[in-house]
This record gives sequence, C-alpha cells and structure tokens, in this order.
Amino acid sequence: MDHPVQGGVRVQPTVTIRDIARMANVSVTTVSNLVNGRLGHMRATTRRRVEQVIAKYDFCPNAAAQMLRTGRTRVLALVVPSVANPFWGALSWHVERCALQYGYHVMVCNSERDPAREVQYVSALWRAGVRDVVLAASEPALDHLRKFLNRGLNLVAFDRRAEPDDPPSVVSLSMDNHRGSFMAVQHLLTLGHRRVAFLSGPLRTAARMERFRGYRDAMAAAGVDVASAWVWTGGSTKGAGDAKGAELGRLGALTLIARRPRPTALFAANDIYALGAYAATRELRLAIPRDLSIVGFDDIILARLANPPLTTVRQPLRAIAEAAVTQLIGRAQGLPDATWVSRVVPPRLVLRASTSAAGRNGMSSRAFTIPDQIGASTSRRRR
Amino acid sequence: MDHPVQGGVRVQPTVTIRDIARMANVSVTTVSNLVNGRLGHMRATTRRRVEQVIAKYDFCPNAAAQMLRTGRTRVLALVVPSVANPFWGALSWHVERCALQYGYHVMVCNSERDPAREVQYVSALWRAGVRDVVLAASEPALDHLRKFLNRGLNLVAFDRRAEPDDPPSVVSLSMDNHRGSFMAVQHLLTLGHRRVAFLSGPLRTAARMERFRGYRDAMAAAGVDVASAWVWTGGSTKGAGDAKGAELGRLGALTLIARRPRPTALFAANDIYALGAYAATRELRLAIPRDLSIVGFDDIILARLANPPLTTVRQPLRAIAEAAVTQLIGRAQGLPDATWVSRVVPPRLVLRASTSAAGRNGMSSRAFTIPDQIGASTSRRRR
DNA sequence: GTGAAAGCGCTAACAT
DNA sequence: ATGTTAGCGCTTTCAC
Repeated sequence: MDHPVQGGVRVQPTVTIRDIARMANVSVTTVSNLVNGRLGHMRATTRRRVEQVIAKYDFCPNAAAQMLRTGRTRVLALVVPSVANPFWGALSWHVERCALQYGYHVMVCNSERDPAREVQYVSALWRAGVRDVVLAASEPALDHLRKFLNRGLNLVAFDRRAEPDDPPSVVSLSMDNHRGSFMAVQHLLTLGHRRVAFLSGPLRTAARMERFRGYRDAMAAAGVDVASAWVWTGGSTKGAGDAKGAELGRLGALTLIARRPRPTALFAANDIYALGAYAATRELRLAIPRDLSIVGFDDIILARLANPPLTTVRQPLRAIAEAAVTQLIGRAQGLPDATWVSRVVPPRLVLRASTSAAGRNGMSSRAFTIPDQIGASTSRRRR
Repeated sequence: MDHPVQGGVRVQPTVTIRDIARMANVSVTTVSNLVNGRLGHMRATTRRRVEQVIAKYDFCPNAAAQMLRTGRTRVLALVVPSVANPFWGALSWHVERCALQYGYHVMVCNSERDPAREVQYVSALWRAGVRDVVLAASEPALDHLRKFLNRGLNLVAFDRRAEPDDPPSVVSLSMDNHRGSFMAVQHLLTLGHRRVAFLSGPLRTAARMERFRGYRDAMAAAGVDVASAWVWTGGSTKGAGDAKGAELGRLGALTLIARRPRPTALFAANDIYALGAYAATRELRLAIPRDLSIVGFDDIILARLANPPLTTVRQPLRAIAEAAVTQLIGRAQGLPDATWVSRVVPPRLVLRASTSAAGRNGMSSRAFTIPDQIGASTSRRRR
C-alpha cells in the first residue's frame, strides 16, 4: 500500500492504461481506442464513463511505451549552430509554431557547428525515436550522418545545397545565399564603393561559402579585383557559440580597417558580425556610414534597432520554417506531399541607414573627426 | 527477407540487443552489461567480441525501451519564455554545456510566458519520461503544475521566489532581481537623476515584479516620489516572443519621453526593452546619455555592442546554469547533494556609456539638437 | 461493441 | 562469467 518514494518525497504512483481500464470496467483496448480517437468502436455511455475516470486520475499515456510499440514519436528536432544567435532563436520560434499545429513538439539542439556534436545529437535523437530532423547550417558533407540516413532518418538540411549523391531521405532547403550576397555587394557597388571588404568567421558551412562566392562574383561582375587583403574569415566560433560571433566581427573589422588602402564598405556574412564591426568602428571613432558602409545578413531583430539601423539581407524565416516542417511531417505520415527534394527561397535586401554613397569624403583624412551619426542615419530614413 | 520500406525508401532494419547477442554468441544480459558499463561481469575476450559486433552493426540501444524499463531518461528540460531573446539563448547554452558533462541532454522549450503552454510542455515532457525541468521566468504561482509536482516532477524554478507552501520537489533559484534594479536605479540617482522612468512589458513574472519593486524602493529610499506617469508596463509580449520585445520597448520609451515633466533617465526591465528605447531616442533625435540615460538588465551580448554601450545589470549565467543542473541531476541520482531548496545569486552592475550625470543640459531645450553620441560614449570609456 | 493476448526492446533479478 | 526470463505501458490483431 506504500507509495513510491523518491528523494524522501512521497510521490503519487503512475496511473497506467490498465488502471483506467479496471476502474472504468472496460478493457484496455477500449481505453486505448478512446485515447487514440477511435470513437466509433464504443457506446456513448462507455465512452463517457471512461472519460470520467481518465479525467479523475489525470491519466496521460506514457510516450515511451507508445513509441516502443508504434516506433514513432510526434517529435521533430531542430539542430542549429547556436541558440545564442537571435537568428536561430527566431527560426526555432517559427518552426515550433508550425510544428505545434500538427501536434508535433520540437526539440532544439545546439551543434556549435561541430559535426561531432551533430552526430552525438542525431544519435541521441535516433535512440529516442525521433526520426525527423531539420539540420541547419551544417557542413556540406553529410557523411557523418550517413549511418542514420540509411536507417531511415528524415532530414531537411537547411542552408546546404543538394548534392547529386544525396540519399533520397534528405531534402535540401535554403535561402539563395549567393544571390543574397550578390545583391548586398551590388548595392554597395552601386553606391560607388570599390574597396568592399568581406567579413566572416571560418567558411565551413555551405551557407557561408555561398555568401563568400556571392561577394566575389558581384565584385568580379563589376570588374573590381578582390584583393585578398579585403577578405577576413578568421577566428573560431567554437567555445561559446555565436556569443563570440560579435567579438569575432569586431576583431575582423579592426583588422580590415587597418588595411591599406582602406576599405570604404564592408559586407558581413551575418548580422552578428556586422554588429561586431559596429563596435570596431566606434572604437576607432569612425562613423557609419560616412566612413564605412556596412551591410549584414539575416535581418535579425537587432538589425533594425542598431544605430544606425543596419542594411541587411532578410531571410524569409516563416516560409523556411513552414517548408521544413510540412516536408518532414508530410513524409512522416506517408503523404505523397513530398513533391520536392530541394527548395531555394529568395532573399530580400532591406535598405537601412548603414550604407551610403562612397567617395564624398576621403576616409584617410577624416578618420578622427567626430562623426555625425544621427544626421547620417535620419537623412537616410527620410528617403 | 524484405527490409522495411518507408516513404518508398528501403531502410535498414533496426538492430536490437537480441540481434547483437545472437551474432556475438552471448546472452542479452552480457550485451546489456557491456552497454551499461558493467564490465566486471565478463571476460575480456567476450567483451571484445561483443564490442566488435556492436561496432559492426552500429547498435545503439533504444531509449524508449530503456526509459520504459528503468523509468528514467537522461534528459532534462529547460522551459524559457523565448529563445528569441539572446539572454535565454545564452542560458540555454550554459545549461546544455553543464548537463552534457553529466551525460544529460537538454530539451529547450518555449513557453512564451504562457502558463497554458507551460502545462502543455510539462505534460508532453512528463509523458516522454522527463522528470527534471528548469522552468524559467514563470508566473509566481505553480498551481498549474501541481499535478506533476505531486507525481514526482523535479523542478528548479528560475527567477521565482520560494513560497512557503511549495512542494519539496521544487527548488527556487534566482538572481536577486530586487537588488539588481535597486543598484541600477541608485546608480542613476547618484548621477543626479530624479525623473527616472521604468520601462517594462507586463509585470506578470516574479522577476519583473521584483525588478519593479527594486526601482520603486530605490526611488523611495532617495526620497523621490515615483510619479506613476514614469512607469510604463504596457503591451503584450504574446505572439512573437521577445522579438516583439524591442518594439514594445520602443513604444514604451516613446510614451515615457512624451510625458511632462520629461524623465531624464530610464531603467528598462531587460536589455531588449532598453535597445527598443535606443531606437525611440534615435527617432526623436535624442542622444544617449546626454538627453536620456538608459540602464538595462541582463547584459546580453548586444548590450556591449550597442551604441553607446549599454549600462546594465549582469546575471551570472554560468553560476545559475550550474546550480540548476547540479541540483536536478543530483536529486535524480538520489544523491543527498540537494542541500538547498532556495538559492539567490547576486547581480552585478556593469557600467558602460549609456548613463551620465543629469542636469547639465535641459532636455526640453536641446531636444532637437544633433547630438554627439560618439564623443559621449568614448569619453566615458576612458575613465 | 468489447476483450484477450502478443510483443515492441530493454533491464535486472535470479538462475546456473 | 554467462544465461533465462519476467515485465515496463502501450497498441493492435483477432476473437467473441
């Protein structure tokens, strides 16, 4: 008659489907049918009786047992490089919102852009019965996950190009990173900038490589030679996720600005780096955009809030989340919805106040002038 | 001999402990013992043989079955108000890092500060066998979770004061929010500010109420009457998590600045609101800190990056994460480590450039002057 | 319309 | 040192 004890605390015993069946004078089958919405199989009175008992005891079926029996859980995982970067936070939010509509829960995992951690997570997820995962910003090769792919893991790889020999269980979803950067850099070129720097952490992910290529191609298309001196892809994001990203951006920007001839514009591979560059310019008492135009990528919430507001490339987060979730859930239910194996969504350049025309003021001579940021930013907003 | 088929894709069959046992010519017990580290029970040769088979077939035990059998999973959940707020992202990061050291995985859930969603998540977690959760920034009352608490849910409530009738399975962990705000406001008062505004979203969580009380008490201690006109706690964060937080901050700041007599300083209940206030001042062409001193709360990564860098109250994230995780894992293992039921960690005021002495310039007359932000911020850094 | 029973993959007590 | 076996809580076929 004793209740189980845990940590010295008396705890209510778990109520199982059998208990409910007994107390409602029905078989477990009936309870199971009710719980799973197969209502056609029972009389209304039976149903009511069982429902009452369930409510009285707050019965909720054990997911592990269900999983064990059916081999499926209504859980979907999202593996992101870093929840500390608001961009991924926002994506998580959208994915979760969408999944919830289908009765799925979302498990968010932090890969830190480390393939080893990816495997570790996917393995844990697999063991837990999760068969559907959205993998964000992974390295291009999926070899480390091949094992699970072969076993039936459904994968939506975000920000990674489809490869010819991809298993059919992986579909690729991405923003057109190349085009996004191309647009961003083109914007800078149109403003008259020629010395345009590229700022990023290590180009390990496909997304970043694409962004770099977009930069290079835009420069080439305008006939501007990309001096390697204007490209910075150093540091390591390991250790503290993208929290260190800003610091990296700051460092990189400091380095780039020190180069001669000095760049007049800077394109950052994501907004966090761009914001890091903001800090660098502030330290050097340079004004944005007067002394240095800056474009970011992602359009995180803080881009609009920055001072001056950051010109950046927006990712259509909601569309991305929806595509990923419906794809995954669609195949999980065996629906033939899965009509695509690769999807690319378009970027959008959001013009704000961190960019302006080049050349009116030589940076070399004005470097230590107290700049007039507010004037610069508001004049732009007025367009 | 057919392999299972899923979505038209031929999939490797799952290999179970029984398969391994058979192929290694041992019993399932031996495999189980090996997998669970009970190595003393077998000869080295047996062990090697089994290990080889396991490796060959990439066997990994089914977590659902383990869970079903043992009643435990090495998963710990973290329920936060909003992963889109970098503060919670950073906390997740620390919690995960710490939990991983104990072989635990972390499931991050978004409550959106909605008790209904909290229950929904805790219920799903419970069903999935998760018995340990860190609940962040919840409403003070835990009634909605009572059901699970009675059943043995281990809860660490972050940012919530311990209540006299809390069940013993909930422990409370928080930063001293009252003291944090008190320090922040005191700092402002020391700088000569008297018209200090308070900016926050709805005061639903314990943390926010504490922060408000800290503000009020600091003002009272300095003999300054808190005109209710300087307090703004409007809006609703529902709908898009703290992504909307910045917008809320902007709106609130706009409202507060319009009040007469105008506040000369503003204390925001979190950094996101503070950054929203930055946007508001920019729109009104007011300079920080010249026309308005601002203090935030949390010290998110972007506080340091803001222009000017934001004075704010830092939470010792790492200590918080460690306390929560060790507490939870400690009791899960039945260790008598659980020597505390309530713990409060101290805040730290981080002085940056968003605050300066009051009174030297009447805001009313200078409201539309082009401000010199850079000068203000760098002069401060030099201290 | 309802029930009995097999078994999902694993662990652990109890043999041997 | 290794093997046998009884369930954990649930779903689902098949019988009634």
